[in-house]
Amino acid sequence: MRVLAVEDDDRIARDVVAALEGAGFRVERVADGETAWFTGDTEDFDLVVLDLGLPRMDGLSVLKRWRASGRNMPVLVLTARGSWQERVEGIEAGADDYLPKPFRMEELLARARALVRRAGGLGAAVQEFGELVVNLNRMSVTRSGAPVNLTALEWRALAYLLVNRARVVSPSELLDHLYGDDAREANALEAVIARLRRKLGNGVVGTRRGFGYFFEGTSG
Amino acid sequence: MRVLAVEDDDRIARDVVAALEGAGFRVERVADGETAWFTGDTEDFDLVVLDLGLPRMDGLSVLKRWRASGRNMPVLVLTARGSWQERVEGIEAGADDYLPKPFRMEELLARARALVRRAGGLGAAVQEFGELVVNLNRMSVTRSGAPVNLTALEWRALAYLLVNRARVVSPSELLDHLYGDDAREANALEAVIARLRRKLGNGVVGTRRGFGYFFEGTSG
DNA sequence: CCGGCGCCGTCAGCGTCCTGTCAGGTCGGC
DNA sequence: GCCGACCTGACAGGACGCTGACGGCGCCGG
Repeated sequence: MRVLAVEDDDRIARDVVAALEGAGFRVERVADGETAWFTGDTEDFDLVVLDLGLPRMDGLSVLKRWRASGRNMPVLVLTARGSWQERVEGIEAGADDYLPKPFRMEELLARARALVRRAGGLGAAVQEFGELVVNLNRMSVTRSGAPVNLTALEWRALAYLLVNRARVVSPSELLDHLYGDDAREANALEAVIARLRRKLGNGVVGTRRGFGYFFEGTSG
Repeated sequence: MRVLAVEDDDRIARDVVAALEGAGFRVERVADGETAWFTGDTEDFDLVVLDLGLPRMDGLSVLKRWRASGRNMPVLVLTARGSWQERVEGIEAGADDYLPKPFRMEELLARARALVRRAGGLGAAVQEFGELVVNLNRMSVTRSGAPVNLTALEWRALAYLLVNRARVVSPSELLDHLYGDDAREANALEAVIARLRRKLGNGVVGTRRGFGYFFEGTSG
């Protein structure tokens, strides 16, 4: 699940990116309208979080251009302007949802998940898989009722597999999600997976030899 | 559900009161800043609808005073359209939402309901967690019956974690909330948390290493 | 105007937990 | 049965977060 976060304020952007990544999304952040337009036009995203007040090109113009060229990914609009007219404009420009600042992070996450789910993805905040219960907001996991203590890295790996549970995730992709630019060897990932499996039991994280890892809902 | 409507223009006030009452709220209306401040400070409301241009005391000053003395009811600010600076000031002063004039009554009602739901969904003003009792209106905490003396900063941190107890709050988000634009180092926050914990005991403020802090209802 | 007090940010030190690496071991495919 | 892909237990360096001490600052009373 890839998200494009368009936000010029560094501080807000940092929090938004952290929240989305913590929820298992892969996040790309850009800070100005032109870059946003180009990035959204040339790459595929499952969701765009779009601020309206942007340098170099207004957010609404970016959105209109995307829609004009046929890009139809769900777009969640953030704006400092709360006026009724702005909202109508936003909706007419093709926004799927609208979140006035200031907002609570959990609200952003809830709406992001709702949009992605509506678009065919998956992801309520609390999900059950057999004896396993995963809470994406609290970043907590219980197994047969007992809390499972996951480290930050383990959690991010699990959440990523969970959000992308429809497919097999390659090791390089997971490495990229977990470590970003400063790379690690493949074995680092294997170690993380091993620790995850020990804590979660079998039947949760599967391996497709030669391809990567995947989340198996059918725990046993 | 009690609403305090602060508005000096009689015509607008009449419409606002009518709309809110029609929506099932019990409405108290005052027309000047001083009365507003006193009323909001001495009585409990589930929501305040606050106009900024007021006689006898400016709306922003009223809001700041309430927040300074720990009143945490949701406040919906009304103001003249397009005043960008006012908006920023309002948010910094502690407004929960913002509605520029002129507005539609439906818009006012929608936002009013959203604010009340957001605040009310999290429970009453007085909440118990084990031996801990937190009163959000009086901004007081007791532990096994004994009052706990929290400083303003400690209280704000606790209240924020409490209100957001459904999720893990990142340090940067908490820093933002506590200090706004004039930033502090991460350690400042750690110190606040440490002092909070010493006063509240264990099992109240939890840490999720690598992610942030959270409120644990399960005290022990 | 002065002294005391409470608040709180900073610093340095410390313990704990995390995690990448290594050295094997195991499994699966051919 | 061979080879490579993957798993795993142990370990050590280091990141992260906690804490006690200190001192500056503002507020208040005298």
